[in-house]
Amino acid sequence: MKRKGPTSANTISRLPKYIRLMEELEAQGFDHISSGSIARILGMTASQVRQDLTQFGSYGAQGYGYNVEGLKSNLKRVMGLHRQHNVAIMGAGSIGKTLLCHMRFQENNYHVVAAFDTNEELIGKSLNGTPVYHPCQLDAVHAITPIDICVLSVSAEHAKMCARQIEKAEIPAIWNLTNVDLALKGNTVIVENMHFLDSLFGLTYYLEESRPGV
Amino acid sequence: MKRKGPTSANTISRLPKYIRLMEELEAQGFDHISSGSIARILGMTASQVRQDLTQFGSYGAQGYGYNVEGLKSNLKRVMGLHRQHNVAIMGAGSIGKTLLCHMRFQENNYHVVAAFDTNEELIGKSLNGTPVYHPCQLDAVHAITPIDICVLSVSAEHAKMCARQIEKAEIPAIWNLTNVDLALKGNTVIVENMHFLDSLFGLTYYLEESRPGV
DNA sequence: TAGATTGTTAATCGATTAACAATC
DNA sequence: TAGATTGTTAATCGATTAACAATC
Repeated sequence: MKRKGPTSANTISRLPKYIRLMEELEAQGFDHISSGSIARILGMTASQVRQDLTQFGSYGAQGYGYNVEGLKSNLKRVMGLHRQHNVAIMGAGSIGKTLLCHMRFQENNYHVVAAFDTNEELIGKSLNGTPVYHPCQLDAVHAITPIDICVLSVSAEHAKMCARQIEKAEIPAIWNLTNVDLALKGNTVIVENMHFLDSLFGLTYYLEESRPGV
Repeated sequence: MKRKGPTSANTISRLPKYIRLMEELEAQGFDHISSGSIARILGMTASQVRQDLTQFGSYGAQGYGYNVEGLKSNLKRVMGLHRQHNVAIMGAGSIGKTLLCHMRFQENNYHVVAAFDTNEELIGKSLNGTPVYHPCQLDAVHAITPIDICVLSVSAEHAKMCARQIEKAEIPAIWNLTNVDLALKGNTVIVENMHFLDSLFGLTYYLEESRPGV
């Protein structure tokens, strides 16, 4: 898995789409596919597909294309998905609970080790098999079962405070589902934002742009 | 609101961040801010901020900066957020219900006019004030209250089928929350994807990349 | 006025696309 | 072998950054 210098964020953001396509093709019984076909299905150019894939080594064969199963597992390895990651959910309200029950963490190789919430009715119980603790137990839980990724699904008003707490606990990564820019000072913790409103606003922009009158 | 040619997708994707910052600054009582300060807070360059903002006209004043309230409302207008949009939710399961109850559509100028689900127990009732219909009522509802955006929050297996139905009903935009690439043939409908797994995979990549041993 | 900061033009940087020899 | 398709280099395109005159 030789790398050719740092890989651009654009390329990284496309890897999940390749992986998803390979899984679909695999389910449909295909065993190989060309860069041209990948490009056509995903709406990109064959050049771009090959440029992306060769960042991590040579996965294809001239005259044949890419092995579907091989490409899938190679890309999963590149993204670190072959390794199981421990996940904790900070905020077991509506969004947190929904994720916990429906995101199929387990089958994607994530292990949900704990949820944290201030709701007294939840603490000490278990949600979908995951124990719920008070946030003050974060360090204690992390000491026993190291948390790799903390899902931040608390209300907007608590987001920054909780993020600081996660940073202080030295949990390495935050998956931020609140509509808040966390702006953490130290760049020790890796943050990925899923801003629902940003996405909806983007859609609204393109919708308005397409209006005949405007 | 003179435009200078087509605006890049990169610029568009940054507009919600400017809007959010302006709302925060407004709440904190600031009435103006320079491109340099915006850049520092959002982690970009002053040049980029000015390049982005001048795409839509001149919102700033030399020696002073940008008026917080003015910039916010101008950018909202650019994104079409000054206009109310009718939203329907396709799939009132866990994710759909959570969105319906917690996304604060109303205060962001979206009006949720209907939800659709095949669950007999929900049909005919109302969820958080929104009536629930069977999906076969989509055309009928759309005929009476034109739907601008359909939120797709059904299970992965039903995603493509529902998307086709939405397209057939001539609803102009789909906000796709399923982990499925819809790949609609006709490019009449505008699709914005919110792929939870893509985002989580991206985070996992950067987490793995940061591991000392790798 | 002097200092600050914009809007804009030019320079740089990076990402995408095109082309093609290598080769399965 | 002939056809197909990769990996890679070069060309193009677009986005970001730098610089600075205009001006509040």
